[in-house]
Order: sequence, then C-alpha cells, then structure tokens
Amino acid sequence: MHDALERSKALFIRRWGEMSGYWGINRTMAELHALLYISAEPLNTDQIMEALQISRGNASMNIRQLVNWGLVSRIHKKGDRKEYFTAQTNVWEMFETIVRERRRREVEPIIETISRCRQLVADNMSTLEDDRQQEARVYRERLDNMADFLTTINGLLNALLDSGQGGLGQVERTLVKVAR
Amino acid sequence: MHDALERSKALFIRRWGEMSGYWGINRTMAELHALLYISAEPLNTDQIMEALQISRGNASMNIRQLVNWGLVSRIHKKGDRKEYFTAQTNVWEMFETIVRERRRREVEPIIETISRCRQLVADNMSTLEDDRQQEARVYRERLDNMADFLTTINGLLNALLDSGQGGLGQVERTLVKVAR
DNA sequence: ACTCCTTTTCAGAAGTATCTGAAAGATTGT
DNA sequence: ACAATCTTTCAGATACTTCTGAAAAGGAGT
Repeated sequence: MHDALERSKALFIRRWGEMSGYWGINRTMAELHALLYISAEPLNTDQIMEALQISRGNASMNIRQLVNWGLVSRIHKKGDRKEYFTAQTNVWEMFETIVRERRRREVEPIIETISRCRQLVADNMSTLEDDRQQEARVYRERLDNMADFLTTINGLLNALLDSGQGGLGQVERTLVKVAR
Repeated sequence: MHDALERSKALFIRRWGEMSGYWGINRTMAELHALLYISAEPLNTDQIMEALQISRGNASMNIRQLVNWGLVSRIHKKGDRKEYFTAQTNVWEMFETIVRERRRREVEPIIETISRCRQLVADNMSTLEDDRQQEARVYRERLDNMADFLTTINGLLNALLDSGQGGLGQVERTLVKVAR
C-alpha cells in the first residue's frame, strides 16, 4: 500500500486534472503540471510515464506544450543523458505566465474582432432599410458595451501584472474600501 | 448575398464560438449566447435553429445550460405559444454571473482538496522515513503556497463582486498607482 | 562512422463530446 | 377528451480529441 504522502499527492494530481476541463486544457497536461509542481526534484520522462501511467509519446507531447506555455522548464543533469523537467514553483509567476498567455490568446483577438464587426456595420449603415438601421443601432451598442468591458479588463490585467506580487493584496484592500 | 449587418453578426458569433474552447464550454453554447447577446429582440427555438444551423435537440440542450448558468432567460409572449429567449445584456452583470459560477465550480473545490491533502500529510509525518519527511516538507510548502494564492484570489473576487460595477475602474486606478 | 541511448513524430486506435432526429412528454385551446 | 403545437429527451450517429507504440530522428561517446 502507498503511504500517506503518495496518496496525498495522487489526490492533488487527480483534482488538478479534473479542473482541466474548465481551463480549456487537456487532463493529462494538467496532471503533468500538478505532478511537476509538487515534486521536490525534477523528473525525467520515464518517471513521469510511470507516475501518471501514460505512454512516452503522450508524455513528450504534453511536456512540450507546458514548456511552450513557459510553465515547465527542461533541466540537464551532467553525467545523465536524460532530460529532466521542473515546474515554475513561484505561484505568482505561474499566475503571471498564465494570464499573459490567455490574454494574448483570448482577450486580444476578441477585441480585435469586435472592432472589425463595428467597422463593417458603421460603414454600411446607409445601405440598410429603416427598420434594419434600428436593429443595427442596438447591435452596435451591444458591441460597444462588450468592447468597453474587455478593454477595461485588459487594462486591469496589465496593471495587475505590472504591479507585481504586491498588486493582489493592494487590489483587495482597495476593493474592500470601495465595497463599504 | 447577406448584407453588412448579417455578415458582421456572423463574424461576431463565429469568433465568440472559437473562444469557447478556452473557456471550457462547447462551441454551440457559446455561439448561441453570442446570437442572443446581439439580437435586438428575443428569439424562439426555430429562429435559433435557423440562425446557427443546428437541430432542435441541440438547441434545446444548450439553451437549458445557458438558462442554468443564468446567462439567458425564457420569455413568454402572450398570444404566442412559443418560448422566446434573451441574454443578459448588461456586460457587468454577465461578468458577475460567470465569475460567481466559475468560482463556485473551480476555485472552491480545489481549495478544499488542497486542505485535505495537507491534512493527510500533516497527520502522517511521523510514519515517514527521514528522507521522505524532507520530501513531505517541500510538498507541504507547495500546497500552502497554492492555497494562499487561491484564497487571495477568492477574496479578491468576492471584493470585486461586492464592489459592483464601479469596482473595476477603482481597481485599475489603484494598480496604476502601485505600479509606479 | 558506428553504437547506444534518448526524444520526437505521427498514423491509426481508443476514448469523449457533441449532434441529430424521432418519439415521448407538456401545455393550451376547443 | 381530443387535437394542435411546442419542448424535452435520449439512443445512436458523427465528429473531434487524445493516446499509444513503433519508427524515425537526434546526439553523445568511442
């Protein structure tokens, strides 16, 4: 039987994997990340395969993605030809990495698209029937509201990232004041 | 050929759908949400099926999910037996709804699990060999860092939601100050 | 240049998620 | 009570994602 430490780690890894769906990444990638995050020492591919019971190809692919995200780095031990992997353990930095990537992949493209959508309608208002012009005005307002909101969020994330680790606490204190 | 308004709407819907993967929801649900968000008037199931080219069953299922999330509501028009649907159009409220749901589904369960993991190890430290005790200490520290971080985020989200629509701007101003 | 060890790639297999369409279930009006 | 109209459900079909394992590629040492 595995000891308490093993069981505890397995539980953490499992739960982290279950959360993956909500984050739009696959389960194995999340489990792999969890495994590396809680490991005291860097692990090599064979150890990862063993721990998560996955194939070599699967391990290789998912490691690559994590490295691409900047959440995991490759380690070379001298006298050992195997590659070892270790996760970013500073949680604040991890958060920064994820926020930066997601903002780039998600927030920015949608802001860009909204702007194009708005342009497309604005340039052609005059070609529309009267009742469709009314419809277009409502639509434009909806687009504008969304764009404003996303731009604000984007700015907020920028500010948060720039403010470094202290930012979070600072924000919370401000909000508590505002809420009163 | 569809006019500029139609093309613009289609573009917005498509892009919203493409973003769905990142948010852990399915494409159709996202498209359906986008469609309702930009529609001036509530739509019925047939109109939705036509607009997104999906089957009745698919429409029904996804509408239900959106209603469950609280992002869409059912509308009854008198003299019409069909049900109509409309999306929350206040973007701030939409954000609130989503944050509340996701916090409940994601942040809280993982905080709970970490706490259990920590307990499991803390209760059994003495049964471990010396070198594994060292390993356990590292592991516990990692868990603690993650738990602290998530607790902070959780508190921040609480404060943000409590502070209402003004909160976002307030936060940004604070952060800009901190960053300087 | 060859051997040995490791990592990467990728075609096909396996596993999941999503969608359809028809049948069952609801609801309203007559 | 029945007919008409609309909604929900769900088994099976389809589409998509992820995984495996073996072959190819990479690279260090002799």
